[in-house]
Amino acid sequence: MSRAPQADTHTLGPPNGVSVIQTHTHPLSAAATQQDTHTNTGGAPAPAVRMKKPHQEKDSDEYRQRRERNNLAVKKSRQRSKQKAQDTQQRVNELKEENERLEAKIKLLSKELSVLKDLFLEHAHNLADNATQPTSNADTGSSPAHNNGSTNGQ
Amino acid sequence: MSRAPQADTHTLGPPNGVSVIQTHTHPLSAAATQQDTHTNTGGAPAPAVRMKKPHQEKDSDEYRQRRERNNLAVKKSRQRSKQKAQDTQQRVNELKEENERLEAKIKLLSKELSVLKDLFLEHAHNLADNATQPTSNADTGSSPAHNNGSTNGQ
DNA sequence: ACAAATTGCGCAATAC
DNA sequence: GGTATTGCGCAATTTG
Repeated sequence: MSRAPQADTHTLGPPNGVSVIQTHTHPLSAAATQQDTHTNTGGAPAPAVRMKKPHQEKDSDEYRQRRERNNLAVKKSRQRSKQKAQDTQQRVNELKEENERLEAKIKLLSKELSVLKDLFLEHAHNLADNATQPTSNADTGSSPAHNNGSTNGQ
Repeated sequence: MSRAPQADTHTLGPPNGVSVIQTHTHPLSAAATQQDTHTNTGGAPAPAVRMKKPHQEKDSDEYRQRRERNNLAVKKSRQRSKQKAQDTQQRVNELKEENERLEAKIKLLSKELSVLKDLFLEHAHNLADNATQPTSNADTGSSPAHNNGSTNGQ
């Protein structure tokens, strides 16, 4: 609950919103208030030194109005920003899931491929054997093992 | 940048920080700033309304010190938060890339698989033909077309 | 010139 | 009794 800093007024504050302006004086903090500095071009007599326009007095009615509007905008902006961050996080999760799915699929395909290749090789050997020994034993030879492992590269 | 951080500090004002309270009417619009209400424990007539201890006066030395520390913490926290958001975004990009890579790989494997399967089918047909007609023509038959299309499901 | 949007900052309440 | 987070308002900038 925002309260007026300074003198209390604590406890059930008046229904009115009170805004405080803080002003401090900050002796420390050597905040280098480095500012633009157009680097005045030499001794050019250019008087163009744009001053800040006070816009209006603090207690102006228009001022208050502007502030209010801005406060609203700020709130909106922040909310949106937060939302976006959340969405991004969500996106990460989704992508991660998708990734896993793809990875699984790859695994499956790889396996399938490997099996087929093995079959192929085996068959090729059989053919070769047959060619060498047209009249071999009785049964259709079954090679003990034809190990083929890896497949792809990258 | 950053000239007078806060309310005015009107030009070289008094080295003394002054807090101004805006006793304006401040219809903070419909800002729902509800809060508190400590849930009175039971129906005890206890007037015990714990007050927040003002901690210290605003111009206290300790106060100033606490503020400074907090400001620092705040800055740190925000910076970190921002960093995190950035990292998350980065992660999204990486995951997206990874995704594309995987997708490409899948495509490749699928194609490879399809080719092998075709070859297999073709061969099977040949075998079947041979079985039916052990004494076929001279050459090693080459079937015109054995179209096999799709491959996977899911 | 201008209004909305962003951004950095300090305060205070609160969570840890 | 400390830091860490969070909502909030101010003011300077940036954007459209």
